[in-house]
Amino acid sequence: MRFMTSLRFIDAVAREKSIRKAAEKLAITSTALNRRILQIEDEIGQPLFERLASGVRLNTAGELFVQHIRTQTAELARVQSQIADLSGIRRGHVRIASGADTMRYFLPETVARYRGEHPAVTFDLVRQSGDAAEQALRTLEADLALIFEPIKSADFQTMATARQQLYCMMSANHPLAKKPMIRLRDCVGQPAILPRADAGLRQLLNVGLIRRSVELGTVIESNSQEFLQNYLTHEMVISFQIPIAMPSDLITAPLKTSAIVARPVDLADVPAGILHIGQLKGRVLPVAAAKFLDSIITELGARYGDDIDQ
Amino acid sequence: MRFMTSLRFIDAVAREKSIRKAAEKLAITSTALNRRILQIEDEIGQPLFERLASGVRLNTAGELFVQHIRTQTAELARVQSQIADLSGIRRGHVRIASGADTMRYFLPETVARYRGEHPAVTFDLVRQSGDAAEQALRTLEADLALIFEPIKSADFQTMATARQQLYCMMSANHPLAKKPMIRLRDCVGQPAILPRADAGLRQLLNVGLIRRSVELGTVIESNSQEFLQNYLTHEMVISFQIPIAMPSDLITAPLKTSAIVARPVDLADVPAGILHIGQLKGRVLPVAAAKFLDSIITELGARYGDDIDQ
DNA sequence: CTATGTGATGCAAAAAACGCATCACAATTA
DNA sequence: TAATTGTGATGCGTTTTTTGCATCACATAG
Repeated sequence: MRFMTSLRFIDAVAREKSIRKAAEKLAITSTALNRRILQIEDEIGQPLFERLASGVRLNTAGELFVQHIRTQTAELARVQSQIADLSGIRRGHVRIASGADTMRYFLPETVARYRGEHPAVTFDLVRQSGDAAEQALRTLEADLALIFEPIKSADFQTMATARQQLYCMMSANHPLAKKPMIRLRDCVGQPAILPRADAGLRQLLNVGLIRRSVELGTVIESNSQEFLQNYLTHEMVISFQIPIAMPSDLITAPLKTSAIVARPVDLADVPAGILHIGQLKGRVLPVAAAKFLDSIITELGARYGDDIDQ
Repeated sequence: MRFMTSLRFIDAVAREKSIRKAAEKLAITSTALNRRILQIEDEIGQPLFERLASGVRLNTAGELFVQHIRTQTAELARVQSQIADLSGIRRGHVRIASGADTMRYFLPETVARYRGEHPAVTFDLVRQSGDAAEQALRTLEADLALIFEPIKSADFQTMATARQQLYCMMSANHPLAKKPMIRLRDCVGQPAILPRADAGLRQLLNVGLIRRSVELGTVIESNSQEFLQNYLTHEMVISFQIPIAMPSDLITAPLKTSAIVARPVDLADVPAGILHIGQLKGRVLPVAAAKFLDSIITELGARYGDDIDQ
């Protein structure tokens, strides 16, 4: 969209906090970019940026204006999506910010099914922390966010939630694997590999451990779920996971021969965590994003039934 | 705002339903305008206008896009107003659509007081029918509307109302002028000059007349309030008016020597009409407009006290 | 059929945007 | 303290975009 160029440029400068850096990203010279900004400031009647030795920074007027730019950009995308929908085939671009939990199996499967029906819809899937995901909604860099505990921003509008019981994971020949249900006291002193402290799952688990005065033998911490899961086959340790981050058949078909098993942790020890699916409060989503949100909710309903709230 | 040019042009073409006519209004050639439209349509990926022999007409996509343009334009005005407010002096432009009732005394006085405090705020005051005023809100050509009965659109958000009792107006030496309160039966057969049927006041009066089976001797109909009022000094006739359309002192100081007197019509015969002050539902007004709305409500409160609802 | 209106298009002129080289200033580094 | 590095601003020639004129193709009304 040609007429958005100047606005896009200003947004880029605001994000980079530097005209030259933004110019590089935008593949133009800094002079051209500088002049566009000066021109807009001239039209507005007052500067939008403070000039510092280290670059630029938005002033109050700039904050207001950039906010306007971002909402208008999102609005334009929504209208374009709506217009494209008129021609029968759905087009558009859906940007999702989410933690790692859903990136493993849930989102690949759900996105694939949706794209099977609407091949003209494209996706951005950004794995990031819950805080960063909320921030992405605010700056309109993302349309939807899937966040597993906790929600901090008042701007987050929860559209659906899924209760996720904690599961203990281990090698199939681990002693605990014989139990159908795990109590925390069973785990006392067990060597464990856990996600790092910023993960919602870790926080949920910690509360239970403190309450029951249980200490694990935490041998490894990692923010890579890939590592956590694959390590289970190499050493006799336990780990924890929520259903949405596990292969679909690990729980539904637990008898199947598999090197790794998942056993639910008693809800009396660790309450179910909540996965929040939501958007920026008050925003009207583009058609493609709104329909994909429906898709997510449908899929969650099919998987977890009564544990879903809307 | 340079970056709005193409959008402004499209809006103009949509309103004029003709590229050449719009080009004339915009003071450019039709070829330049035509090219801008083709370019935007190309960027959108599909046409926004149907080409007819008599001009152009928006198609469905165009309707969506033009709606977007109008809200974006209004939003930009709001942000600009907000930015200007940062510098201390309030700037901005307030566009008001209203019936003739308030254009006579109420709005001149209220606008003058507001401009006394904020000289940098400019105004557009468009006198039009209630329907047209509601339409002006919808197309975002107006920020505020003052409409005296009835409200038809669901998009109209009433921000305040003022109950307005009907008054009978006549020359000071008219026989009815001796009564402090007028009953409709007093008016049977009286020669009367009335506003035309599309005025809210006329509709209100008609309901009362039918209910009481009273017929007036309607000798003149006019949509000019100026005419209606000034004619009273030339012929022994009665007319009707609501307080807001009368000079402030006509009711508050009725003993003052004046060629024309106003006497209230019994509420049992004709219920008070409602003056609605409102905006487009869901819209966030520019600072200047929002504050002027406060001004209106304050002024109504000072004049009519308990007859005001917010 | 003619006359008048419409939007579309080729081409040259005008206007705007761009990129290079450079300046002025501030912060950091040697 | 002096040199270096990084920042945004600006003059000037070049390139790209936009504009206006003339004209076409088409539809409608007289």
